[in-house]
Amino acid sequence: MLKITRKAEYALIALRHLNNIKDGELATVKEISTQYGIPQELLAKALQQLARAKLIEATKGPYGGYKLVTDPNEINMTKFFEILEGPMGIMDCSFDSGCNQLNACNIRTPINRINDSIRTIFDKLTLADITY
Amino acid sequence: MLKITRKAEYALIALRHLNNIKDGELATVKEISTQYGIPQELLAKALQQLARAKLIEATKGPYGGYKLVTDPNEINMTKFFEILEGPMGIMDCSFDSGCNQLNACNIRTPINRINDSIRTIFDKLTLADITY
DNA sequence: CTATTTACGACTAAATTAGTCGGGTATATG
DNA sequence: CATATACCCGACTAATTTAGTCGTAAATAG
Repeated sequence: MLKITRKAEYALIALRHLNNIKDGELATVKEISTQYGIPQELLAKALQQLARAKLIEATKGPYGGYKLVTDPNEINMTKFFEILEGPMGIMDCSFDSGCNQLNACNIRTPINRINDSIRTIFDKLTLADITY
Repeated sequence: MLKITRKAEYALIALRHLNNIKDGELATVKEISTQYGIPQELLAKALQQLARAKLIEATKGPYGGYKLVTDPNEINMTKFFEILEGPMGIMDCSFDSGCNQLNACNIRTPINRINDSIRTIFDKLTLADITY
């Protein structure tokens, strides 16, 4: 349990990398994937998602690449994971999720409390903490 | 992310059920699976794991079933999840796990800090909290 | 124009989880 | 002892999710 996907893992590695390069410099997917031994296409996808979410910014063409455009203190892990992996929580009890338990289920309330406390941790944890 | 397996979910429901029945009474897999709409065989497996781990106790034969034999305050969620789902942590960076990142990886330390804080939550959270 | 780099959807492969099945052991009861 | 009930357990299949690949497009520097 609690595993994060490789995509998120790769994205974290890349974000940390972007946070450590010099101001004004860009890093390409190729560079990052080579340096850390990450499948290029998969990393590319993750960075595209982060770019769409405006955490990083892309420059196309030769000498292009990505740079971080958001203060690492502003990016918390809840946001980060939700960009890459969708809604967070150990269980999704909503009607939409098609849970046919809902009525019979005797653990919904406690589960929601667990979800809340995990979310609280991730809310407080910023990229800056991970990147320091 | 942070999803728990259905097996763990079913086990939690069952544990809560066992915690709420009268002292000295037993509940069978069949009863529980029927009451909550859970696949019987799957629930059976989960309860067998919990029995092996001595959280609950089985009585075979007619009028048999399961009962809780551990104080709900003594069962924390770390233990519970590790019985059912193996080691917990958002990532396993150990050599054994065959991570071929290890050297290049720039996020190992922060990841381990995250793991620790999640583990801390689950350590403190007992079945009694969920079952109250 | 060409090489480089991001964007993106569709696809396949691998791994994990969910659920099923068959056969076994223990036990209460008549 | 026979039978019905209930747990035990490993092996299997099916479904779902995650990982990774591929092809094509669009922007841009030189």
